[in-house]
Amino acid sequence: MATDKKIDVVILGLLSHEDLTGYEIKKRIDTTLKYFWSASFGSIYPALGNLVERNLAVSREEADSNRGKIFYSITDEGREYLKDWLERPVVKDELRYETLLKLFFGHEGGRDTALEHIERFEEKARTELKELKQALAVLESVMDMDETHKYYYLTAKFGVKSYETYLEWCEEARKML
Amino acid sequence: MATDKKIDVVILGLLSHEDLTGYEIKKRIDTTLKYFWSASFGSIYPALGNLVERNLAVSREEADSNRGKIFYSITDEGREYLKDWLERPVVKDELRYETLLKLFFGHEGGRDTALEHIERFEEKARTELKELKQALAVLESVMDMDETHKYYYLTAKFGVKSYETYLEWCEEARKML
DNA sequence: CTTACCATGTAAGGCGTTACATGATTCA
DNA sequence: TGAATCATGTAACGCCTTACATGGTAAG
Repeated sequence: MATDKKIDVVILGLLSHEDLTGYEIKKRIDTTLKYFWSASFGSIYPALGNLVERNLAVSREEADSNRGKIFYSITDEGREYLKDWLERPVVKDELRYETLLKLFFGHEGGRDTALEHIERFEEKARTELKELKQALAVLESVMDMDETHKYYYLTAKFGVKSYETYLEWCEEARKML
Repeated sequence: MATDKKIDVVILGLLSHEDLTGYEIKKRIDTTLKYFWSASFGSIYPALGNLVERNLAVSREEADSNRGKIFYSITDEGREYLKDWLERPVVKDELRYETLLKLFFGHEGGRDTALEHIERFEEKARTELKELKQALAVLESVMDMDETHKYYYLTAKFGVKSYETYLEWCEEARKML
């Protein structure tokens, strides 16, 4: 079954609808996927080499540029591999919020400290909510152009609703302390 | 300053209001903290030894039991270390949902697959919501007994609100597909 | 002309899980 | 008496991040 490394399917997923360089893949992850996934160059580049070795992707150096840009494309085999993974049940959904940890033990830290954490959390939620709402608006306008947009919309919507709830909770929490 | 390993402060946080064995710590994490944190025996036991070495905790073998039970208590130094960490700003709040990844690339997997993932996610959310609501009810009833309960309540409330939002989203998502 | 960004890659090291190893106790 | 749970611990291994190393290009 192979190692089922998440980084592989993340890359294949991105490559499934456009050719990309490692650098661009990193950017996509940092902008679009960042709300529910992350990856560093140190994992992306080795993974790309690996994907090529396994015939799940092919690489090609950009012809017209003397800049050492390497584009990757997904192969049929890669597409199949991705589809197989997509069909397999989810193994793990993980939420790891340091903020909640600090709040859970908040009594030891004191009220003011807890309030500060909540305010920082609130601020971040506000920022990311704004970003996601913009993305959502764009997606809404191009929805019928491409089936894939529907799926992007769904995940963006998840983020919007979550962050809105976070903000509600922040207010309640502030009041309670 | 030390290494700021999360496992250390999780353990110290739990020890901050009662003495526990490694096994009990694991149970606390798996029941109470599981909504926003996790840890395995393979990280807990070595961490406990380490905490004792650094004088942040002390161990004592239970006297009246021939069962090899080892209880750990937090020291004043440990309490200070915990407080220091609690006061430092949050470094990372991370959400890593495979479900969202599978949904984001959902077009490649197909509508039925996506729906299945949503249904499984929904089912899990329903279960955990039920658990958290029970915990919340208990906490509400003992709220004024102990200041710490207020903080537990806050984190539980976060979970309840989040899961409720997840369920709402699931319904919308199902309808959209 | 220098700062920021584009672009690729490697090496070291950390952190933590899984699996293994061992044994006591409780309950049906 | 056998299964489930209590209880502690180690070893191997995997995965990923951080930091390092290198250089091109665009814009002010």
